[in-house]
Formats: sequence, structure tokens, C-alpha cells
Amino acid sequence: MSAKYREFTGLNLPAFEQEILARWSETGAFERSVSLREGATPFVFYEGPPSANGMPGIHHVISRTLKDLVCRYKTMKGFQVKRKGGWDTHGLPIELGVEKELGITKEDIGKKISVEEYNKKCREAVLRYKDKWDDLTRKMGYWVDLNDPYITFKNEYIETLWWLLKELYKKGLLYESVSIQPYSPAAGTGLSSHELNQPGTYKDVKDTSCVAMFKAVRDEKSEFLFKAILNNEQGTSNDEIFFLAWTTTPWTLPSNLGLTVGANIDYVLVKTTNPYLYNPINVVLAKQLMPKYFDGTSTSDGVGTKYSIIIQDDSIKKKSVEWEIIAEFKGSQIEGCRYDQLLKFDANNPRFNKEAVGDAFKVIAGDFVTTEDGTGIVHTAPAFGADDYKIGIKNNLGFLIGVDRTGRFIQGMGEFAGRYVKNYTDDPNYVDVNIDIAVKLKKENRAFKVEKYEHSYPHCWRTDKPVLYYPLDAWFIKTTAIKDRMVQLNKTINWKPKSTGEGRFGNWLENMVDWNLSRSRFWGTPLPIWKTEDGGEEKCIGSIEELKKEIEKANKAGFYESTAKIIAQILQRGKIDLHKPYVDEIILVSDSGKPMKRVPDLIDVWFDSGAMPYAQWGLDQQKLKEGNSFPFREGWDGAFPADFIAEGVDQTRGWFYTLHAIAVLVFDSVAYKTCVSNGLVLDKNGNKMSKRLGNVVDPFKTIETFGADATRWYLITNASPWDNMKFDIDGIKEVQRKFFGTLYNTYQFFALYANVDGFAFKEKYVPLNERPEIDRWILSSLNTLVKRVNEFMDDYEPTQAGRLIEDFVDEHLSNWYVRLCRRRFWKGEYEQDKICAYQTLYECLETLTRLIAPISPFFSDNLFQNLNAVTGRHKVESVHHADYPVANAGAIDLPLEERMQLAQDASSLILSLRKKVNIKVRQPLQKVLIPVLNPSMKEQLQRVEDLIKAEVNVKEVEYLNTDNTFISKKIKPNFVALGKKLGSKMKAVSAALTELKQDEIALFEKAGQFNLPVDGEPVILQIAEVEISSEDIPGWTVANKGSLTVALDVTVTPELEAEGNAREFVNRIQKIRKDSGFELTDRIEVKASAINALKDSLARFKDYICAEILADKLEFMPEIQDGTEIEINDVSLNVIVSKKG
RNA sequence: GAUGACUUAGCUCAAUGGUUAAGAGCAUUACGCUGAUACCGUAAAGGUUGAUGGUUCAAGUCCAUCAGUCAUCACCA
Repeated sequence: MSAKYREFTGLNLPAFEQEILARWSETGAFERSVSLREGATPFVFYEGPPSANGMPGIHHVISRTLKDLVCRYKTMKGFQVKRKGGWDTHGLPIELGVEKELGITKEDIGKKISVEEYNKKCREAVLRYKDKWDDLTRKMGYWVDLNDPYITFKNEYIETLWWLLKELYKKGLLYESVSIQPYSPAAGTGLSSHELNQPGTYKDVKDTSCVAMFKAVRDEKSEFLFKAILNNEQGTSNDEIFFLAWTTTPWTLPSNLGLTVGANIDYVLVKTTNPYLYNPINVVLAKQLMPKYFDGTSTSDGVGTKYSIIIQDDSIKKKSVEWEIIAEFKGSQIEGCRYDQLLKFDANNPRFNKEAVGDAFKVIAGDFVTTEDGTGIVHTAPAFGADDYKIGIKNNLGFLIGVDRTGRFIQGMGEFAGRYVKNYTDDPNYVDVNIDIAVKLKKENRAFKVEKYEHSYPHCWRTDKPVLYYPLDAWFIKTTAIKDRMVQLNKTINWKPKSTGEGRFGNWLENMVDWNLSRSRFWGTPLPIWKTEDGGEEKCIGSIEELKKEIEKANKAGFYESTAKIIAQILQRGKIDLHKPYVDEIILVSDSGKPMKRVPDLIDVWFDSGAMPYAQWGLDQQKLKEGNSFPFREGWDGAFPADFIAEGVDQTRGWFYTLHAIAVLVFDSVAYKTCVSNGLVLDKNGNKMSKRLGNVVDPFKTIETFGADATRWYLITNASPWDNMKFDIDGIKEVQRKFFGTLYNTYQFFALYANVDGFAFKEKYVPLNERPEIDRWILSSLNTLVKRVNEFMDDYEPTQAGRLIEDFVDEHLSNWYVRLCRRRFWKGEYEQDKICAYQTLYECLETLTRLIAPISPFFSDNLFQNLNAVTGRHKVESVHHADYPVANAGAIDLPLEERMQLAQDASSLILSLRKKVNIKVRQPLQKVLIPVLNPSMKEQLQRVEDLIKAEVNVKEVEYLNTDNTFISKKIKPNFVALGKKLGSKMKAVSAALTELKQDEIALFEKAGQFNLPVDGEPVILQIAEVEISSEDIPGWTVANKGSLTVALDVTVTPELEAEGNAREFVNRIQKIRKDSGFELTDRIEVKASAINALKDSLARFKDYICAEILADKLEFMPEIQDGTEIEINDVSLNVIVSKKG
């Protein structure tokens, strides 16, 4: 134990941190914080794996601070918190980075560069910035185990994923299906949603849009429409009915198999003429969309409404079409109606394509139909739209792909065969096939309206060509099968903030679709499914052991002539890299003896990270053999589900979802009990940070300049973590100065005097009831603080906790307790009162170091160790091994805290009065007058009277009782209490109350109730239903705040003035002492020029002055040479201050 | 386009539906205090609480509409 508290020459947070970091790594402080809690209840935390192929940014600092502070807090609360780190190493961003680096595109992989070589590059790239990440982790004080992280590309990790996939496969939750995905014909590849979200992908384009006319078949279903026509007195020649459907992609029309309507949408049958051919027709469309196509419509239109024009010249005729509504009905009424195929070619003729064309060409109902655009009837081509596909399956429409993967119409598509549906080859002579289709339809009486339509449409980011939605084979996890269970379990998760779980996540679950696992890339976890060429047989492999057995089987079957060498090597070494291209070289044998190849897909990287609760441990071969339902290595035990996870809100549909999905799918459990999502970090102007804008904040620079603690504190206390935060360096500076500066100074103050007096907390702890009021007050406040901070931390509200601590340090500890108690530390002998002061301040500081330790781990540890080095009160070497403070309810004295507040308010008011009349605080004043409203208020004030007097330099406090008519009172209703009782009478009562006379208020107070007539009706008011306060004291300068009013006697008597002079003199001498560099304890001698105006004053208070300035001698001389000139209340004099001895 | 969140002083944030008709801190200005202080205190200035309606005795707070910002999803006939 050292004898002295360490003192510093300045607050340098980054330097402190360097020192603490060194100490942590020397002593293994992190490991010890875990091992010390061996046997304690575990608090399970999952680290969301970052991808180390990019540089860490400031936004990583906030989520990691959040994670770190919770883990540190829980450790201090007595839990054992293991934190295994991890790295996300697969996925598109990594591949794209490597492509860019090598200057290749996806198509080149396997050609210009082998898959093996390419994956090797990826493997190198994924941990490129690992050092940077480790460095940030260390410097920001994030305690996480980086020695043994899980890495998603490792075999053990992938093997666990396989095991999970096989579990899903066994449950029938893993299936292959066609899905409609964005596809770039120009690039010949499907695009991930990530690729589609590249900037500049969506472009406004003008496409030929077409409202096509689908001719209704007359049958039972549609009979009511045909009857309506017949009943209409006009014409019988016009008996064709068409369903109108709009499309911006006319090339999909040959693949049309259905028309979708909204069951509850109102539709109308309209008699009109074809605007191109002028022949009479009848059309069906949504009523709401009539104005788009017909002039003169209004909302009141109904059956029988007509619009006719007298045709005089062709131009009017062309613009305006006559029409009449002849029937109105709901979508559900035409559901099931049949229509003729719009464009019939060999390739889409149902007669030759029984497989492809199902029960097609009918009207079906779908809930995605809106009446915003088009006609309210949706042209449905199951191959070219996700909605279309879904509803096509549901209604057994079939599935027609009229376009090949190069973007051309297939053979058998008549005159369109072989033509590109969009200009995919930069052909300058390209003729838009969509226009030709529209022209054909026009001619055939099958187009109602053709026009250019501008909309935004996704383009391939690589080729700049429009994307097609195209059917591709993919493997899915049937998450929809357990949707209800996922929703149900989600309700048990503690989300911070709640809205993320209920809203964002809840809605997402409600609208869940099956999880498309397939990715046609190279660097990722291969899907462990092998299929025979005819697709008749397949196997899902769930472990390396199983794979080996299958290989041996296949080997025996003699499948390895060509690749035998490789396989032999693999078997010999017992090691198989589970990545491409190796796994693809493995050919297995089916049960019936056919060769099976692996399906080429990789799986979505989100499966990688969502599986980390299991894969971070890897499979335990023994448990696997035993058929254990949780065959994971030992770390697994007791580590599922997590008590706590935290990441950015952008993970809601990412990691938060995949964790939840896999846990519910495989283990019917939540994966985490509490989930804190933090918002984005924006720049100071509220813009998203991006490299392009150059507004990215470098976390290293920030931490090096201002310290990790100040950065962490700022990030946590500035705004709730889940709100987006505007990051401003000035905010960190403020935190550094205000919070850490204040705390540092308080410590410095303590250390300075404790070292002088040799305080080491050796004396017995002085019982609270033997300590002065102010000590009991600060300890009461401290314990109240501890209580509330614990509550907030338990509720994952670190922002609120931090703000409370800030307030305490600033307002209570530094600017009230220490300021008022300064004298106690340097005046007088080392006896009871002084010991009380030291013990109290020590307790505050030491408790604070533990309170702030989770948020600011460095500074707190520094102070803690400095304090503890002298006193040895804690038997631990770091604050992070200590227990978190627990409130001592016995120390909390609310009335005491209340009256101290009263003292602070009174002082503040008196100071403002002084200011008003321009009398400085050093000038003593005689008295203040405080009206008291009740006896308890008086008692409260009396107990802090001395503090007030000292603080504002006033000699006495006089109280005015309520029965004193001297004070005028004010009365107002207590709105909370009266609101419910009175309701609408509230206003009148409020008005009546303000009119009450002083004697009436007095009467009210005496009786405790009052009969107040309002609008002729008596209203009985209780005293508790009103608030009475004093307002004015006639003839005095007053100030008030709340119910507290003070009046100050501002008369400065000669006596007071003399004392003021003396004090002023002391102040000047003290300044000279300080400037001369005297020690606190140095005795001095003072010579001062004898100026008449001051001499009396100073002589009179000579004893006082000498005591204050530690002078043994104070002499007045007629003349002083070479002295220091000082000024006291506008009078100058010379003094000589000399050190004695 | 849909859904959700947000919008309070120049800036960052407060304010269980309840009243000296919205409070702090920062920044600005002026004056003070300090033998711990890089602080602190007192004051000045700064607001139609994004807009418009509504519910209520009472709205920054609840509801509706609109605008702006952001996020997520989609780009869809």
C-alpha cells in the first residue's frame, strides 16, 4: 500500500488510458474479471460478429460500448459474463471487394482465375483489417475474448451449420423451389437484394405501358355481365366483354396466365368504344380508376351514368370516348370468370404445353391488388413477378417462361421469337419489342390504351441494364411454417426500445416469407445437399463424419476414377476443406447406386451469423454419436439462450431475425432474452456518414485525442442508444471538460489534503448520526443516486443512469459539498470533523468510481486504484473486479435532501438579489427574511440556516410565519387533484380562486376548507386541492422560486463595511500567497501601508485576518517601498508579504 | 410507393394530459466567485413545441391530415 494518493499535473485522459491498458494486459484484468466469478450465475452474452474486411467506424464504437457496459455491469453485479468474440467472414461484400481488387467480374471466376485461387484470395481478405479491429477493441476498452474467437469460415463452424441444416431437412423445413429473383440477363446472373440496393441501381425510365383487353368467355360465372348488356336497351351488336389490365412490361403478356382482382374492390362494366378502332366494346375495370380512362367521370357515378359526345369532328372523337356504366359489382363476383388467351403462340399454347399451363386464363383474387395504378385488374405472369408467382401457385395457374436467360423470346413465340425483351446488347438498331407487341394488340382490338410511362426500375449495377424478375431455382427454409411460434416467442423478448420488437420486428414476422437460402456465389458455406442428375434422389449431409462415410461408400462404388487422387488425399489426411471447389469435387452415391453431385448453391451468410449460438462452439463428436439433441462442445452448456445481445437497428431483419428464426426452428426457443438495438450515428448535421461525403469520423483519432472514456460517455449519455445520434466532436470535448474534469478535480482536491493529513481511512467508520448534516446529506444523495442508477442499469437504460451521475458529480458533489466543505479540509487539526469530511468525500469518490466503471472503464479504474492503493479497502486490483455499489437504504434521508435543495434554492435566490443591487458576496449583509408557509418548512430551513448564511455571507435569517399579515399570499388550484373532481368547472374555479382576498385565503387556511361559489353554485374546496404561496413582502426586494420566497436586507452598515474590507484584504493576501508559490502551511508576515480609509477596518479584524492568511504578524506602516499594490473597494495600498523563517 | 420512427432555443437534449402558460447544458454577452477546478455563480438574449384541424375543463404530450428527415420493405401489374 502506498502512503500517498497519487496526484496529477493535469487531466490527460488518453495518457491515463495508455497506462491502464498496460496494467490490464500485465495483470490479465479481463480474464480475471471472468475467472473471479467462476461458479457464479452466468450472464450470457452473444457477440454479433463483425466483418473484418472493412475498417471499423465510429458507429461500431457505440454498439460495442453498449455491449461492453452491460457486460461489465453484470460482472460487477456478481454474474459471470463470458464474451467470446467472433468474425463474420463470408458473403458478398467480401467477394465484391476481392473482385474489385483483382479487376475481375463474377463471370471471370472459374475462367480467368480458378475458384480455388479466388477463394484463397477471399480467405486472405476477410481478416485484412483484423489488426485494426483488434486495436480498436483494445483502445476503446471493449472487453471481449479475442484469443479464441469463432470464425465463420472454419470447418468446425461450417460443420455445425450443416448439422443445423440437416435438422431442418429432417423436419421437412428445407426445400427446393423456384423463386422469382432479380436477374440480369446481360450479366447472366441473379442479383442479391444487396446488389439491388447499390446506389444508382434504381433509375427513372420511360417504358411502353399497355392496357390490354382480355376477352371474357361467356359462361355461368360471367353470365351476369352479359345479361347486364342485354338488359341495357341500347345495342345488341356490342356483346364483347373485356377485362382491362395494365402492364409496363408488355413482353410478359405472352406469359400471362391469370388476371388478379381485389375481392373487395368495386368494379364496373362500362359500355364504350375502342379508342383506336372505334368499334363498340364493353370493358371491366375498377370503378375508382375510371377517371384515368374516361372523361367526365365523378365519384357519384353509378349504373346508368352516361357520357356522350356529339361527334362533329374527328379530333374530339379521338380524345373523348363515349361511355356508360351498365353494371357495378365487387371483385369477388367476377372471381372465376374465364377469358381467352391474349397472345397465342406455339410456345405458350395450352394444348402443346400441358405442364406449363395449368388451370389458367381465369380471374382470381389477390390481396396485393390496389387501385392506385392501372385498372385494378392485374395481369399475372407467374414466371415474372414474386406476387404473380405466389398467387399462381395458389390458384394452380401454371408457369410459363417465354423468355430465356439471355433475355430473348424463346422459339415458338411467333414473330417475336429470338428478340430481346430489352436492349441487352447495346444494339444501336434495337427495335423495342414492347412497342411491336402493343401495335399488334392495337390492331387486334386487344389494346385499350398504350402510352409511355415513367417509373423507377432497378438496373444491374454492373451492366447498367434493366433487371428482369426471373424464376430461378433456390433452396428455402420454411419459416412460414413456424411463424405463429416465432411471433409468440418474440413477445417474451425484452426489446429496447420496445417499438423495435413490437413494430419493426413484429411486423416483419407478421409478413414473413420463406427464407431464401441460395446464393450463387463462391465464397461461403456450401449447401450440403447432393442430388442425382435426374433430381430423383438427394442427400443432406449433417457432419464431416457423415460426409466421410458417404465418400467411402462412393469410393467403393467406384465413382472416383478421375478425382480419385484428391479424394484419397482427403481421406488420408482426414481433412476436408468444406469450401468450394473441394466439396464440389465430391461425388456421392445414391441409395439406388446413382452418382450424386452437390447442388452448386452457397447459403445466405445471414445463416452463418444466425447460427453462432451453436456454431461458435462446434460439434462434439461424442455427443453426436450419442444422438444428443444439443451435440455442441462444452462452452455450450448454460450458454443458451443469451441473456443479452445488442447491435444496430439495421440488424433487425438481419442478425436479430436469423438468430430468432434458427432458434425457434431447431430448438423451439428464443435465442436471446433481451435485445438492445442502437440507432445510427449521423454526422453533426444529421447526415448519414459516408466516405463519399467525407464526413466519416475516425474512431481511432477520436479516441486518441479525447480518450475512449470521454467518447464512450458522450455516446451513451447524449441520447438514448436507440435514437439516431448526431455525432459532434464538441460534445465529447464538453463531456471531457465538464464531467471528467470535475470528477478529476474533486479527486485532486481530495488527494491534495488527504496527503497533507495522511488520511488513509484508518480510523473507524464514523456512524452517520455522528456526522455533520452536510455529510449525511451528500451520503444520502449518493445512496439515492446508487439506487436509481441500479434501477436504470437493470432496465438497460444507461443513458438515464449516466445523466444522473453527471448531475450528482456536478451539482451536488463538486459545486455544493466540496465547495461548502473546503475549509473543513484545510482548517484546523486532524480530528473528528475533519475525519468525517475525509471519510465522506472518500466514500463518494470511491462509490462513483464503481458506479461509472461500466461506462468509463479507464478513468474509473485509475481513480479506484489510486484510492484503493492507500486505503486497501477493496481486496481487488481493479474496479472491474469489485462489486457494483448497492444503495444503503438507511443512509437515505429524503427530508434532508429536500431541505438541502431548499438551501440551494435560497442561496441561489439571495445571490440573484445581491446581483440586482450590486453587492458582492464578500460584503457581509445583516439578514434575510424568509416567509414560511408551515411549521415543517420553517424547521427544514432552520436546519440548513448556517449553510445558507455561509454561502451567501449573511449574518442572520429571520422567518415570517403565515399568520403574519405582512406577506401577501397567492392561491391557485391544484390542477391534478381538482381536474377530475370538477371537470368543466375547472376554468371558472381557477378564475374565482385568483380573485380571493387575503383574508379569505387566511380563512381557508384556518378552516382547511372553503366554500367557493361558482356560477351561483357552491363548490367546497379542501386545502389539499389548492396551492398557497407567498408572493410579496412590501418594502423589500424579493425573489422567489416555487413556494420559496426570500427578501434581503441590503443595508450596509459601517460595521458590515469594515468586515467587508477585511475579507477583501484576506482575499488579496491569499492571492499573493498563491502567486508567490508558498506552501499551504507556510506562516507569513505582512506589512501594509496604513491608509486611513482602511486602517480601522483592518485593525478591527486583525485577528480574523491573521488566522485566515496564516500570518504571525500584521503591521501597518506609513510608507512601503517595493510592495505589491492591491486594491480594496477602490482604495489602493501597498503590502509586503514575506515567508517566515 | 407502403410501413414505422422522429421533428421542442443557434446546437445537444428534458418535460406521468395539469398552469409563476415549456426547462437544462453548450455556445454568445455582461458581471461576479475561487488557496481544488480546465470549473463555478448570477443575469441578458434565445420558442407560435414542423403546419393545420380535432378530442379535452386542460395538449409539447392523445387523434386526423399535411410537410420535412431517417429507417425498413418493395419497385409491383
